[in-house]
Amino acid sequence: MLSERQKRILWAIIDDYIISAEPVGSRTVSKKKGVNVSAATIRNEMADLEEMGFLEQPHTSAGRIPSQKGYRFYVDHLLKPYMWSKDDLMALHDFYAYKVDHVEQAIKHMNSILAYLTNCMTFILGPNLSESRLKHLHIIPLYDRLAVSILVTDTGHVYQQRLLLPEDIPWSTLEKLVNLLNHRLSGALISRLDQIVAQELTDELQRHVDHFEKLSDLTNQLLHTEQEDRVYTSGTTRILEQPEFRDVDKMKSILDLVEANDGLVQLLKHKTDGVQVRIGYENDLKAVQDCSVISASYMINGKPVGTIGVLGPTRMDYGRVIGILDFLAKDFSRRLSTLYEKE
Amino acid sequence: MLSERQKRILWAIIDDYIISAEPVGSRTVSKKKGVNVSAATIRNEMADLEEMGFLEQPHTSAGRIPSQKGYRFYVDHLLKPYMWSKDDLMALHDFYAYKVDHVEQAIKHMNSILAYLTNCMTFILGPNLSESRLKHLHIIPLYDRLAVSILVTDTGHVYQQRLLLPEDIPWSTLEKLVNLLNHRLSGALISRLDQIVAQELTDELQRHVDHFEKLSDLTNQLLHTEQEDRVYTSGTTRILEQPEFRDVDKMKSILDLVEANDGLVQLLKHKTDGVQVRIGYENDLKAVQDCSVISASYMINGKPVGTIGVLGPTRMDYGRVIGILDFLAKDFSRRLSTLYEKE
DNA sequence: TGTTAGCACTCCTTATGGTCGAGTGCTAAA
DNA sequence: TTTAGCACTCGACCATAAGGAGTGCTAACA
Repeated sequence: MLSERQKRILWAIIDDYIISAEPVGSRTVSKKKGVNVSAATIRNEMADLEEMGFLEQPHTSAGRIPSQKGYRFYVDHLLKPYMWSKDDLMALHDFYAYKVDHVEQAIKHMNSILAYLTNCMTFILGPNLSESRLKHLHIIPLYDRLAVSILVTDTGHVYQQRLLLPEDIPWSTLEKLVNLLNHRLSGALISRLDQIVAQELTDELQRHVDHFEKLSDLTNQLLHTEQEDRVYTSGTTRILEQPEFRDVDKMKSILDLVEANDGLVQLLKHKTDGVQVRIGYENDLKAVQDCSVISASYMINGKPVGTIGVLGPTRMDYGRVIGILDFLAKDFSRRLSTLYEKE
Repeated sequence: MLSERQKRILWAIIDDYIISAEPVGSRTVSKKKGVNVSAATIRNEMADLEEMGFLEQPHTSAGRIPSQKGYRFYVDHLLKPYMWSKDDLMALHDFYAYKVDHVEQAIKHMNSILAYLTNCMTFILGPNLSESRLKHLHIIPLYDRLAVSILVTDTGHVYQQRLLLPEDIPWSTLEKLVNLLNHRLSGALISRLDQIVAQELTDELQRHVDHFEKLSDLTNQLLHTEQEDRVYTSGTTRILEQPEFRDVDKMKSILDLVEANDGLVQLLKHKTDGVQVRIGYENDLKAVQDCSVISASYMINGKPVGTIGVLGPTRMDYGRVIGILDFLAKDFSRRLSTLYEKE
């Protein structure tokens, strides 16, 4: 294990490197307060820390930079709780001055404040409501064979869909179908609706609804709640201000990731509670193995439904970003919950 | 005006530069077929072309590159109709193999094929349906005070909205309101609905609908068809493969533009019919004054409703991109029109 | 008069070598 | 165990030189 002094030195190096982005030399460390030993002693300790894998040396006569293992140790053991600065609080205050009145707007708004505060690329994985339950299903004829179906969940979310009705089916039959579905499926998980129909209701529907064979496609459509995982991003260009991203090829691989929605979803799907930090190789995706991804879940009515996260260089102000993300994710949950209630 | 030989030389230089991205020397031009004069003669002609502003010289002993004026002349007078290559046709064929069943999917799909074919950044400005007309308005109560309104246009588009109903208003009153609105507004331009209400219907509504003062907010909401101009982009990273975009700062200014949706909308709004080419300074936006933007309108049922375009370096294969865009915009119109009919 | 070969000249690109300085590792003394 | 001292390493920076692509000009030629 590391001695107290080694911890202090490691902390000092990372703390300096996070700001300067330059290898940190022994003299610089010795001048930091809390470290009251000479540069030579630091050099010995730094050699030890390097041997243990916490530090790296870009070349023989350069200072040291933290390794990914170093960052991991820093995050796990050396982090101090983040203190909001006056500027941050001001920005936050301005942020709250805006009223948002629907979910998408709230997401975009949250994204931009997060990007502003962290100076990183930020992501919000849109709410996935497949865990909510069916409240009611409606079908409304419009004209000709055009109709609209409306599916309402217990969370107050409304899915709407245009439908093309099959020919030669009287309206009363359709009403009967919808009534039956409502009766049987009310309260069921919306992600399982089609399964339930296939496994439990087909017989019943065939018995009670005329020409059900012509209506099974329509039934599937009615119950299909297309829930593509949508990722909102912001701050793409902020990352370009970081010296480690001034390389076009590196940037390209990250932008490729952003454009391929799936990749992002994979990157952000996030199981644990609270704030999760993934440093470098801890990420599965190759393109971000020299980046860090910090993420947190947000909830609607107590259920985790989405993720909010940032991507930045491994040289990231972890304390700050973790603190901000923790606060904003909780706050976002509150705001969304009220939005879903009120709307 | 330019002599035939000068045109041929200008054409040869641009044609070469589009591929090589390197200044073109007199020897290179003299070797091109169709130009049967010596390098020395070419040099004289190039000096003339430079004096006239069609060519530029990066430095004294370098070859020539086309100026923006040169590109403009090339596009206006020297372009040959684009011949689809076998590879392109293959890609197009694969593209058509996929079935799309709603508009957003069609847009994304079109975007990616366009990016693939042109190797540029591509944009599609989502359909703006404010020129369509109201067909019918519905309101459906869900539970508590939650309801859904449905607004159908003559183009078959459906707007849906969640509503929070005011307290103490009986359902029959709401029905009356909606009936009246339907009766009076059917066939009106949806972009003008609220105006018409304000200017012509307020009195009537007040006379026939009880407690209309409590319902005027709701009325506005009912008729509000939030139609944010949404821009879909693709191929952001393809542009990074072009040597002129290997500069991080340049890239940043373009990405900033993409992130600020409004900028893009401004860039793409497009009045003329057919394919429009804007080279360098012909663009209003500073960030793209060393790029070219090529765009075309697409239609739904004969009305232009949106724009599809590409952004790339001024050194762009204009013939190819114009040809592709012309074809795809027309094709996209056809596909969307059938989608809106069938759906 | 228009075209072409020849040639000096320009200026970018790349390679080379040298200096400077930050920072190290080692040694010896406190 | 800590510290001062010192030789050493290596990248960053700069100046200079060589190489080459391409020009502009001149003079000769059809």
